Amino acid sequence: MEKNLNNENTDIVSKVKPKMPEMSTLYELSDFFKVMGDSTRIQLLWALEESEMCVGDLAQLLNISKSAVSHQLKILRTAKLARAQKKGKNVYYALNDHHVKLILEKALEHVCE
Amino acid sequence: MEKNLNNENTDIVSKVKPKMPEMSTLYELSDFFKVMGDSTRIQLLWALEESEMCVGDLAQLLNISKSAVSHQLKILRTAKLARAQKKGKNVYYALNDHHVKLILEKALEHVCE
DNA sequence: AATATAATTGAACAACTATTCAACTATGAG
DNA sequence: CTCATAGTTGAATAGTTGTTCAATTATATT
Repeated sequence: MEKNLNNENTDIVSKVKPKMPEMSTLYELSDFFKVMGDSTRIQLLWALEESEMCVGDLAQLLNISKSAVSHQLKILRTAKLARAQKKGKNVYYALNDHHVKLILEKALEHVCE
Repeated sequence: MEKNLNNENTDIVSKVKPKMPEMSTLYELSDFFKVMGDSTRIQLLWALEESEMCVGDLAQLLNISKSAVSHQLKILRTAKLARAQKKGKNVYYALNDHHVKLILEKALEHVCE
């Protein structure tokens, strides 16, 4: 990329550089936020915070197709934010992570300012 | 969408429905997480947590073009997560929100489990 | 005034993502 | 066994997003 000829600032850069986390950590972080960065998934997480529910319930609650719900739940499962449990003909989903609620609350504080 | 004929579950739905936040709130939340859901922007936020820096510094630190940095900083500014201050030829950026650090820490706890 | 540097901007492109649709699996009821 | 319901899956599509490139603005230096 471009060169930076300003000597003052390369000092700042070399001071901050060692304080940066591993790239792998940064990717994990941004991947986590990517999962949260969708209104359907936020709705699902919020709903599951209130109660375990099966796919049909969630579809009815959010007023979207069961297929769409199922696709998004798979993403939440993959991210380890939700877990599935089969009960007869239904599959019940529940939250799988206690951090989510805390992060949602903090983020809510932010957007409500 | 599809009908849900299971009477048990429509009860759950009608119980959870009033507890769901406004759609506008949910969109604000997911928009916030969308901004966090990019590794370049996470790097920028992390860097700015350590020190104010100008665009060239950030480009050097992250090893990407100044243009790419500028584009992403604009998104952070729009989201009110960063603010810009012109000093002579340079534009110095700083964090603009105290929630970000907290949320980053909580998210880090999550991904490090 | 002329030049070099810092930063921003918009267009273009490639990569990614969410929803829809249709097909499929599996379970429970009759 | 047969049928209806619940849920999953993969392909297709439309929309979004991040980076690059080139052009532009603005400031400092000589």
